[in-house]
Amino acid sequence: MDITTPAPSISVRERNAEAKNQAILEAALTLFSARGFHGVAVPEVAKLANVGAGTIYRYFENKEALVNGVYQHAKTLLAAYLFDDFDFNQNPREKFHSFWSRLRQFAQDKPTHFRFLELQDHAPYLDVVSRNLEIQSLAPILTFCTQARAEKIARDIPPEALMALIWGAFVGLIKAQDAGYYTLSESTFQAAESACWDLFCPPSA
Amino acid sequence: MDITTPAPSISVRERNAEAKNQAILEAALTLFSARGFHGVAVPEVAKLANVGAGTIYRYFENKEALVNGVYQHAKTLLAAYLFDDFDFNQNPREKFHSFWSRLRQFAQDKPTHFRFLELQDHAPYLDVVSRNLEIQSLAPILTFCTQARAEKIARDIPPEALMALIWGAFVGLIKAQDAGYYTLSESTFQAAESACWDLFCPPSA
Amino acid sequence: MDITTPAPSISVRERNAEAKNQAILEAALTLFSARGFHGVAVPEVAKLANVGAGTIYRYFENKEALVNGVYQHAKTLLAAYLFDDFDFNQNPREKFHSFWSRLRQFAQDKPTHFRFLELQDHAPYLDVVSRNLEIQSLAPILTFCTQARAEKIARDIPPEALMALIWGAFVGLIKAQDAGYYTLSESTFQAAESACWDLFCPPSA
Amino acid sequence: MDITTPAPSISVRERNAEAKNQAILEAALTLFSARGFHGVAVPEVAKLANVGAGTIYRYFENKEALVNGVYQHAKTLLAAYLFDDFDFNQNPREKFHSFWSRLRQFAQDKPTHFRFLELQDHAPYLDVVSRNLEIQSLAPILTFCTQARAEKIARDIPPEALMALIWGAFVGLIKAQDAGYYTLSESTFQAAESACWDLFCPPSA
DNA sequence: GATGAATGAGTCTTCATTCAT
DNA sequence: TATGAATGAAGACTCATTCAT
Repeated sequence: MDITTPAPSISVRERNAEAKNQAILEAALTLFSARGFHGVAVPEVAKLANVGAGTIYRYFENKEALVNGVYQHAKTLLAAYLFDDFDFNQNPREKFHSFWSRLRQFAQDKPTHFRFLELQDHAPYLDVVSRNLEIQSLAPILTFCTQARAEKIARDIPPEALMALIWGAFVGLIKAQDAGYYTLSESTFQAAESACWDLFCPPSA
Repeated sequence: MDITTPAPSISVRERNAEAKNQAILEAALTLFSARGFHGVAVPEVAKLANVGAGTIYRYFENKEALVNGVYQHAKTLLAAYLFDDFDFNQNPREKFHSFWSRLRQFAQDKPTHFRFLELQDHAPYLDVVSRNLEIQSLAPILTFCTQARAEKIARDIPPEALMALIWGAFVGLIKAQDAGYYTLSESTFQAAESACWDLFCPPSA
Repeated sequence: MDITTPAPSISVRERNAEAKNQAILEAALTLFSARGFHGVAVPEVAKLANVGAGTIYRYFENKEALVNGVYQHAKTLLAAYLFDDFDFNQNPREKFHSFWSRLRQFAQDKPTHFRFLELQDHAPYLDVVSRNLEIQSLAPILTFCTQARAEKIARDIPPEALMALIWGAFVGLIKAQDAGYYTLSESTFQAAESACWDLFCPPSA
Repeated sequence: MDITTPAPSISVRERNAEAKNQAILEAALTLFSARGFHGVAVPEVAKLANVGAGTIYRYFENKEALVNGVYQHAKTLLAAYLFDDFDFNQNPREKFHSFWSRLRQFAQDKPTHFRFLELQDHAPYLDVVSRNLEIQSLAPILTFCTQARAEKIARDIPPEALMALIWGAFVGLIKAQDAGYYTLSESTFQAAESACWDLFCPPSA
């Protein structure tokens, strides 16, 4: 007990707890993304997170709360990648480019998060918080589609459908790479962006 | 075993067996598509198929073999929808239309099959047969993309990526509808096809 | 497969199931009566009943349902001991003697049942069926007390209290023997009956 | 550890420790009496006692030691209620009245203690100290019964049985009230005492 | 061949106990 | 000395699979 060293402050404990919480979320994300909610046993998560099985239940009420924690964590990170410091003064094509680049950055930096968010059938266990997050995180994109359509830039398709097509195309691109069909090059990514832009707005425009 | 009753002929037995096999596959498809592989108990499948739990194991070695059976069944049906009597003498745009319409027909007629094929994270349990089937069933589309690119009709993107983008866009469209974001109208479907065609080939072409 | 032997009929299966049900109830009664509801693990019951742990859950929905099953079983048996072929035409003293003898017979024949019914604090897990059974099985005694009081034979105490005193005295007698303080002789039992009769009705009567 | 503050004197420390010990015993009593030994978690006791979970293990070696502590505490308090300043120069009927009144006072003042002592199935975890205490605390009553019998006042029944009957009758009275069958009035209590006295000694006496 | 009762390994979750702070 | 976070063994319960009928 060095007198000059202050007793372990609350914040140290909190930092420890936070680190453990992160480790658990990380481990859960890794396993859930690979095998789905029902395919993963809680003790497996504990082992990968280097904690005891019981410890998980100090941080999450049960397995469902854990998967919702992972979901919210991943979705929030995705939203940060997509929208932090987004310049809304760009023209539509520039905005589209920003969106595409940011989404790509997320898929590249955080492939596990991306896989988790896209691969699972979350519906049966998502709670209200998660569901609201899902809706909120799509709202800006939907707004963009709606505006672009009103301005006669985007195609005359319901904006939800337009968003679904582009989002789906991007997901298809990443999944096919994941499945090992090819490796995405920089130029392919750019060409894909261009192709999706043409999907977004009529070619004659 | 009443001696006066002639033993059922082999073909009758076989027909019975075939019917039971179908019932099991059907039930498994329904449940797996709704809750995923790990979310479904084998006895549940038996109950829905109106057979004993043990009976399933006369037709499938274990749960993994069952899900592979379902996968192969669904994938084969999809291939039939896509390629049976396909007229390869159409021009690219017509072929694209055929493909789009047939895929749509499948998603409409067999939503459960579609959902099963797209929704799950199959990788961890698919066997070699299933994986080969996956590749085979995509081959004609890949060929189409490759040819169209060689003919300078399609965009200059790796055909795998092109295919992935369009397939992904279609899946996105259907999933978003499933998720309740909107209901697809006939005109939206047509507009989506047109949009995806523009994704497929450069707008200036 | 002896042709003269009929195929195992449903009733054979049912008899098997019934035997297993009984074995489980018996084992559960033994363990619960010794260590209480929370002191017994379900697999322990299974082991003592010579069945697999999972089998218990084919017969009882969960541990609570099991303990309720045991309770209802024991309470029904007690009621049978007390009231089957009871001659309601006896005079009060004779009725009292019948009651005392029958209760004693039950405690002697089925010490585990008696111990289970008296030793536990059942309240937190008893279901409606069990609670109704409890009330029903006490009703005839309560009626007897009420009538005897109306006829000025019994003491002028609320019949519920009278019943509680006598039932409690009997339970005390048995418990003390269980605890090893002494061994009840025939004559002691008779003297105790006589003493409780004097508790029941005023000595001067 | 501020040097200017004098270290708490030993007696203060001891008083603190004693208070904590009491708080733990109190909390344990409350919870055990309500849900039984196996139905209570040690951290729950800690929470109710406003101490850390680990603290309990500084005062009691383990959960069994804790429940024995509670038992000894409750039993000692009961003995104090029954025998402190007891006037052994009263005649038997007066002694009986004293005993009955004191027991009632205990059940009324300390219903939780009473419930704990009577409700549980203690046998499996009580240690030697507890068991000896049980015997010791009953000794004076047993002596009283033995003497009264020798003096031909009490019934000619083994004193252990006599004691068991009366104790059991009292317990029955209290338990039935606890169970909600009725509310004990003052006059009922007196009548019950009178009835138990008649149980104790022959009516003709 | 078909059945479904039975099984026990494996799941989620709790809790008595420890130990770093 | 007191704490309460951490642990992992143990408990309630499920389910893939087997096997007697």
